[in-house]
Amino acid sequence: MQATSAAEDYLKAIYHLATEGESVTTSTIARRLGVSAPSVSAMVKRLEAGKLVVRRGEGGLVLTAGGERQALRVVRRHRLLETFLAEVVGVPWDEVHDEAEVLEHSLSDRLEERIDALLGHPAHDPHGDPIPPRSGPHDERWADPLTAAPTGARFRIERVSDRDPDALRYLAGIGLRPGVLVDVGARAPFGGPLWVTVDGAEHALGTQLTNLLHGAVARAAKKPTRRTR
Amino acid sequence: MQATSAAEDYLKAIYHLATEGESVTTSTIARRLGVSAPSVSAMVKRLEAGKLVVRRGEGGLVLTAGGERQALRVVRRHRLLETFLAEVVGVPWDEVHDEAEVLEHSLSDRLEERIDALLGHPAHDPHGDPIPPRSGPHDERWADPLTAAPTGARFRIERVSDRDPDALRYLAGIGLRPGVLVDVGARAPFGGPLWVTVDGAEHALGTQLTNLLHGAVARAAKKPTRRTR
DNA sequence: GTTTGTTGTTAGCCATGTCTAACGTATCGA
DNA sequence: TCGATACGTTAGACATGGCTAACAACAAAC
Repeated sequence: MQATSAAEDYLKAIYHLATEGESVTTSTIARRLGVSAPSVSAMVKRLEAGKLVVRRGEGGLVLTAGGERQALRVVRRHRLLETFLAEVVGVPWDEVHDEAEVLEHSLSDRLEERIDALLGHPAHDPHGDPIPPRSGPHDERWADPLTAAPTGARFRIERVSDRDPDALRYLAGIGLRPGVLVDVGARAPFGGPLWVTVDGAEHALGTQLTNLLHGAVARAAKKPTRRTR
Repeated sequence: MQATSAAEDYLKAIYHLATEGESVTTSTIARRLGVSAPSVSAMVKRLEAGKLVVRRGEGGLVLTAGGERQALRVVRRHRLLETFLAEVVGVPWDEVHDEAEVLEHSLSDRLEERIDALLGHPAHDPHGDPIPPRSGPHDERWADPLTAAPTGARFRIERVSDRDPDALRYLAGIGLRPGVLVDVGARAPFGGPLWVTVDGAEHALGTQLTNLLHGAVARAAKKPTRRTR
């Protein structure tokens, strides 16, 4: 089954919900894509007919091998395009997602190949998301959320969710990008902000922002400064 | 009226037919786009409702000011993309048209601007076609066809029609690109080939090829410069 | 003058993808 | 136990954009 542009969007949404650990149901897909529940019902029926998804009792929908292959193809094109737009065209960090979102459906295999080669077969896009290979296994696992890091730890940002341009612009403004090390400070109680130190400056991040940041504890730092590689 | 992707294709086809001096009718559009006549009838009705085309007795269809504006936007994006793909991505001459054909419908204004600036606001695409400005007047006039050049003249190629990849590949192979000077030789009668000298080598071009080449006589050469035989 | 071909339109069908309205189930609180 | 809330589906509508079949009108050919 050759997926249409709309079907590709659904497959991608299902893939993302699954890898994020969310349940994959009519309503979660509808929320994610901003469409009505009956629209999802209809599309899921088409995807089932095309053997791209199946229903697993309880959990909801699961991609078949073919469905996952198609989803990964779209994800690959999306992330390659993001990388290309950022590195070659000079599109700012916070804009690449939206541009890639529309272009990903009209990128030919041939052009995808060329872009991939031009970029030197990158492994990650500008937000730190792994770029699936053209074929073969792919590991989409997310690193730990920043919120899981203990106070006093030094945390290395690995991925920054690319969905909210305004948030991305703000995070880039204070230097929070993949690869950056931050010191995790105090956490205000009852959903209050988390204090972090980036580049020597302290910032209070609300939950809306901390949820976007994933990475790993680099060292359970006790001492405040001293930069190591 | 915000044109859909399909409507953009029709507007572009109408624009091209008109500027090429062809009649703009249901059947010529259908032939150009490879769709059935009733499909054209239906789309023309929608375009008329959207005030993008009007019927002129006899000649057929004519773009309104708004229709031409939209057609030029698509043509601009197409030619900018061709230039971008060729110069920045390294896509071969004969492939850029097909790639641009699909991407042109999903290029945002913002990205179009960036690409235009990155390229230094080019005036022509790789085939020599003029890139319409974002707004303001645009001159699409085609130069004279090579077939109009007298025997013995030196002819400067300005535009090479980009529609046939195989022909383009062949022409590129023998050095026939925009900006190149050719010496027009003998013309075989009854639709026979036209002999031209490019880069010191003589080639016989069939009408299928000569129709793709447009330019201007650079000098009405009388003496067969040592290159010609 | 009749036939034949070109041209354009209608009529009718289909697939895709969206929507709202309405209707079942379940589940959870009060 | 009853009602509110969430979830999913069906029914029915609409826009878009394609198709074939059939027909009307006209011009050129015989």
